[in-house]
Parts: sequence; structure tokens; C-alpha cells
Amino acid sequence: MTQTARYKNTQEPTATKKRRTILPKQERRQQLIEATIRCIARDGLGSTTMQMVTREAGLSLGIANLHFETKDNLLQETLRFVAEEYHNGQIAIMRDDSAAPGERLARLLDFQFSPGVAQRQKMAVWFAYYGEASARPVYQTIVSAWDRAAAKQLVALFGEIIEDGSYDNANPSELAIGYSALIEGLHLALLVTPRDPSKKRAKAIAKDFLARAFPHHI
Amino acid sequence: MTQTARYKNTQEPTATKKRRTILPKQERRQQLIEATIRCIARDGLGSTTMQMVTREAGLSLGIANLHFETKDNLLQETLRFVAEEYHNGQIAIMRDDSAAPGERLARLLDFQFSPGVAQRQKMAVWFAYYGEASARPVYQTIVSAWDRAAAKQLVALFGEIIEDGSYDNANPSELAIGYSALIEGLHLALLVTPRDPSKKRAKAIAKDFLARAFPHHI
DNA sequence: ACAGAGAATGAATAGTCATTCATTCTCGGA
DNA sequence: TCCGAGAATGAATGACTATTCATTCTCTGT
Repeated sequence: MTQTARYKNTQEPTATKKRRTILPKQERRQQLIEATIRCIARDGLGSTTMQMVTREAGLSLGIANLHFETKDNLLQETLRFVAEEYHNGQIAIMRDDSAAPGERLARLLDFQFSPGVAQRQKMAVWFAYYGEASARPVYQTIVSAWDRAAAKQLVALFGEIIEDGSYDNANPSELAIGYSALIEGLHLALLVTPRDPSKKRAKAIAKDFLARAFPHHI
Repeated sequence: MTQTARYKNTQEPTATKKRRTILPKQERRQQLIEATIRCIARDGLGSTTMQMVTREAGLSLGIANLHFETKDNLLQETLRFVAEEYHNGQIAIMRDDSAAPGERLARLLDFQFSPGVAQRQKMAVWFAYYGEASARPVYQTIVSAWDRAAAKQLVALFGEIIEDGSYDNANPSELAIGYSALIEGLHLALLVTPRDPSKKRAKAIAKDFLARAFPHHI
């Protein structure tokens, strides 16, 4: 077969053809990452295809390979984006010296159950990657770099609060691991059975954990 | 091409051919489910193929379809097996009337961090399915049926303990959701970064949660 | 107005995978 | 010993998918 027939113009007389748009690399990449997030949330990491992602973005099949080289790379960059967003937000709150420790703690709790973070789409992406983490060390690497930084900040914040309130019997790093695990577990519960607990109740449960540890601050 | 050449015996003169074994349906099914668990833990749910599972079981490619009809069904049965094992164990401990409530709680904690439950392989399978849960309602259905039963038992046990210890300010269902979430979060942490926290430390953190809620019982 | 730089497109390619089923093998009962 | 039921095998099939790249389109600079 020759190649002469490959590029016949198949535009339908009735269909209005979408105008091809050109954007800077960074904007296209972000657009594709956001389409990937929606696809993973809707169809799962395992059955997300390049076709689905590019169609979701309203672009052509080849575009993702043009900007990310491979599917694997697109998925890694998507995880990196979600992980950065979550951990940057947390760290910024915890590092804000203009607020008292108790205030920072309250803001952290708000953030962790805010619509931006605790939305179905983001949590679905988060746990889709965790699900593959045991088989794909690169996912662990991407997340754990950010995780360590956030964990360090949380230990520091808890340390301040413990000193401030003279809480005996309270080990900041044990409490920090416990609190982080509780938050992840509550997010998972929200993802799997969103009605029980509700987001509001999940937040109240996390608050209760903090109130038991730091009664004078909550 | 005719079919005459398809079934030539290709046995190598040097290779010893494995004898074909025949087993009852139930044993073959269990053998395949266990091979599936190992594959998911090693390679991830997304890249587990029928070829890998049957090879892992030391059997032929067609055997899984013979016993499970489809791959999808094999995966569902595998999840069902893991979910049943975990939740049955929990429920049996919580329902054991011969032990005092505090004793049952201690046994539950032991169980949740026992080698059988908190092993890498099982946790990997668990979270692999959670990762797809938002896209596959059938996974939610399988897990949540068992989850509800275990949650109910846990609320009952916490209720007994609260009454027994006259703990004020303690709501059994809020505490039960919190405790379950904490355990899941700790399991996730063990899966993603097994060294930090260690299994021992994770258990201590869960114990600390219980000690804060029920100081006279732990 | 126009050229050319490079962004975007999508048909074709090459590879992988679940599933089927003709055939082979095993074993318990006759 | 031999037969038939049905368990097991694995080559072939058909469907699907990541990636490539020849071609088309858009826009900037002259």
C-alpha cells in the first residue's frame, strides 16, 4: 500500500471543524495532567489510556507523547503534581510563623478536609498510585520525598504545642505518625464510602484525636 | 494453514516433562487465588496478566479461564478471599464472649499487626483494590459488605468498654471510625515506607490511640 | 504578504493480552 | 486391563494500545 491515500481530507460538509489551537509547552502539559487526573478518577489508573486522556483534553492522540515522551512519564508527572499540591499546602500552613501553634494546627485540619484536597478526584488519584506503589518504586520515591518534608514540619509543630501546653506523656513524632495515618485513613474512608463518614464527621474525628492529645489547644 | 501441525509434541529430549496433575475444583481455585495475590504484590494489579498468574501457579495459560471464566472474575474472587480473611479474623476476636472487653481489644490489636495480616503481600493486595475502588463499584461492594459487619462489632466492643470504664466524652461510633482509619493509615505507611514506622512502632501508635481513649483498659 | 519554525494531528505500526477450543492426559470404575 | 468423563494444556485468534512520524496547520518576524 502506498502512502498517498493516508491524508485525504475527511472533513464532513456538515460538521464544523474545530480550529487547531497552539499553546506554550507549560500550559499544554498542565492541561494534559488535569485531563489525566479526571481519567484516573473516573476510570481507574489501570484502564486509563492515552486515547482517553487526549480525548478528555479535547486534543489529538499524539499530543501526550509530544509533550511527555511516554505514558509512564505522563503518569509520573501527574502524581508529582498532586503530591506537590498537597504537601506544599500543608507545609506552607505549618511554617507560617505569624500564627500561633494552635492556630496553625486548626488551619492544617481545615486544609486537610477542604474541598480542594478532600475532593473525590484528588483522593482517587492519590490512592490509585498507592495501589501500585508496592510494585513501582518510582511512585514511592516521588511521594516519600515530599512526605518526609511534611512529616518533619508536623513533628516540629507538635513539639511546639507539647512544650507550650506542658503535655506529659506526649511524644511528638509518635503523634505525628499517628495523626498522618489517621488523616490518610479518613481520606480513604471518604473515597470508598463517602456517606459514612461524611466529610464533616471525618473532620470531627480528626479534631477529636487532636483534642485528646492537646486538650488546651483545641 | 491446516491444523495438523498445531499439536506436534515438542518435548525436548533433555528436558524432563512435568507430569500433569489433576485436583478438585476448590483446590485449583485456591491455588490460583494465591498465585494472583503474589503477582499483585510483586507486579501491581495493573500489570498482572493471566500469563503471569498461571505461570506463578506452575500451570497452563488456559487454566484460570477454565476455573474462573474471566480475568475480572478471578480478580474479584481474590479480593473477596483477602477481605473475608481479614474481616472474619477481626469479627471472631470481637465476638469471643469468653474474654473480657479489654482482653478482646488487646487481641484485636495483636491481630491487626500480626504477620498474617500486616504482611507486605496482603497489604499490597488490599491497597491495589482500593486504588481502583473509585472506578469499580464492584470492589466497593465486596469490601463494604464485610466492612459494615466489622464496624458494627467494633462499635459494640467500644460501647462495652466505655460503659465498663465510665469514660465520659467518648462516642463509640466516632472512636470506631477513627480507630479503623488509623489502622488503615498505619498499614498504608507500612506498605509504602516499611522502615518508618516499623511494624512494632506502628502497633505502639495504635495502642497509644486506645490508651488515650480507654486509659483504664490498656 | 509571506516564509519558515515548530506545534498539532491521526493513520499506521508493532506489540501485548484475554479468551477460545481442539487435543491430550489422568484416573476411577467396570 | 481398558474406557469414558472431564481436567488440563497451549497454539491460535481477535481486540486493544502505546508510540511513531508524514503531513497539516498556526503564528511570528520580516
